[in-house]
Amino acid sequence: MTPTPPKTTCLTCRLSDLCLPFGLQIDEVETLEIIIKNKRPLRLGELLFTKDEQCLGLFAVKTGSFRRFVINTEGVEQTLGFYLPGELIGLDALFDGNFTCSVDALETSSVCELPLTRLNELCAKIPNLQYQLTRILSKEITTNHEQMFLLSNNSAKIKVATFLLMLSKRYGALGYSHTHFNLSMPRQNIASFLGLSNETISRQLTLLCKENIISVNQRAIQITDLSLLQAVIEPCHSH
Amino acid sequence: MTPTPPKTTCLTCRLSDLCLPFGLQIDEVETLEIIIKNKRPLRLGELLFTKDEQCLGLFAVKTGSFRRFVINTEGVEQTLGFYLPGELIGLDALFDGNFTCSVDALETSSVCELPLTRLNELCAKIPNLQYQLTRILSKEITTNHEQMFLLSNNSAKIKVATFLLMLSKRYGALGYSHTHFNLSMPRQNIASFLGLSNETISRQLTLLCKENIISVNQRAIQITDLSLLQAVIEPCHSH
DNA sequence: CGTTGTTTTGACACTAGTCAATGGGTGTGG
DNA sequence: CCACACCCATTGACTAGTGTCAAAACAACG
Repeated sequence: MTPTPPKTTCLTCRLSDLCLPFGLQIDEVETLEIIIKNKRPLRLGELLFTKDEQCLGLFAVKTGSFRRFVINTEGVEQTLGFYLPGELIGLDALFDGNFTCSVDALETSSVCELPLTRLNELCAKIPNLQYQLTRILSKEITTNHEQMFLLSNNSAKIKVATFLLMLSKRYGALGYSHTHFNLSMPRQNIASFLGLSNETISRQLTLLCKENIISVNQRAIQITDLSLLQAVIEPCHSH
Repeated sequence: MTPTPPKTTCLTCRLSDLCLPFGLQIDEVETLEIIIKNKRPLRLGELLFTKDEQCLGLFAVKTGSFRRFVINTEGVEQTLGFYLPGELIGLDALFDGNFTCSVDALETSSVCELPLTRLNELCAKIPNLQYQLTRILSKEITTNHEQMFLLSNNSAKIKVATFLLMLSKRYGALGYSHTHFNLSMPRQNIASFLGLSNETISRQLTLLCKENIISVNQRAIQITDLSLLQAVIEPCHSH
């Protein structure tokens, strides 16, 4: 009974400036648009792809959110990242053509698929597209470095605060409120992502509440004092 | 008094299959070679570049080793990665043209410089080169994911064992022994990289020695039982 | 041979993990 | 409409693993 999503084009998509079309001429966007395949929306928990599967295309998040994870030898899931609208999924597979992680939907979510062979053809024809893809790959590396910095350094409090600020920033860039948002993932995923236990996530959120920095109601987060939250992570910032 | 390094070309460089020329035709490699600038070797501690500096080119490690790091607001250095011969430095700067980290030499080391504007021109002309650059960017993302997995999950023992195995693999790929090698970085850098204290690094190395898995003499590491070392990290492996 | 920087070792403290129990929302079926 | 079950989140008690601080051992260097 899921309603058919409105057929948006890259030209009318409000995400296009965050996504692959950024920096392209209108006629170039129109050419890109032709190769895009719209997949049916995925529901909570449905897999977009699994690790070691052959990569036939990249995915751009249109609506909803996704989670990247791997499963270790003991069967425990390790969450490695989250994807919000406008973000590209599958960049790690460009190396040898296979996905190195699994990705599932955190809620009802939809993606645009960019078939690899056609994307490569197009990149060869449109230098701006190749350029933008390279920029996105490079940005992903920078984001990873920031995550590694966060993981290797910091206390639980700083990790949780940074996580909230990161989401705030990403939601803000999407045009949503950067002080009120709903977490689409359970505590367990945040914990795994930050290298903490879910009990610690709970406790840190409770502490931030008691300091009147945020207020939490289940998955709903409100940042009541953004500057105080930024002050929490101050000692770990690089300059 | 540093001796002038022998003027190697990409065609005769034994690293070329690990580096940017991989997959190129001979005439393509010859074209690539023209744009490469040889910089004077750097000594221990010398900076290749610093964070926020404008990126004029990428660097490929020719000899020695480098360290990527940032400095936080309290002045503490956080090591984020190491570069061995054949590896490309500066990929994070392709996003907006500025380096996001600083890089210094861990020993007397040399690099080939690839000026960005000329590299971009060449990528437009040689599809194989563009393809290889994309592959290298993607591989860097996968490597980052592995590092994030390591950092967010694991005990000090597993981190140290994984670090040793990672070096073993990289030295092996370079044609060096994968059971005997010298660490080019002090314990403090390893500690910072793994999100541990340097005392913990010492203690874990001592423990691995007592279990007859490795032997350590200052910076010299010998892996005496590779399969035991692999067994140490078994529970954290993904499948 | 002394100086300096790095590594190792020891003692202790503290953060975060584990285990267990409780609380709260949501959805289903009687 | 309510009762129950289930899942997720929270809280508490306790423990284990690392960090911190300090001192000693060691290597490199002038």
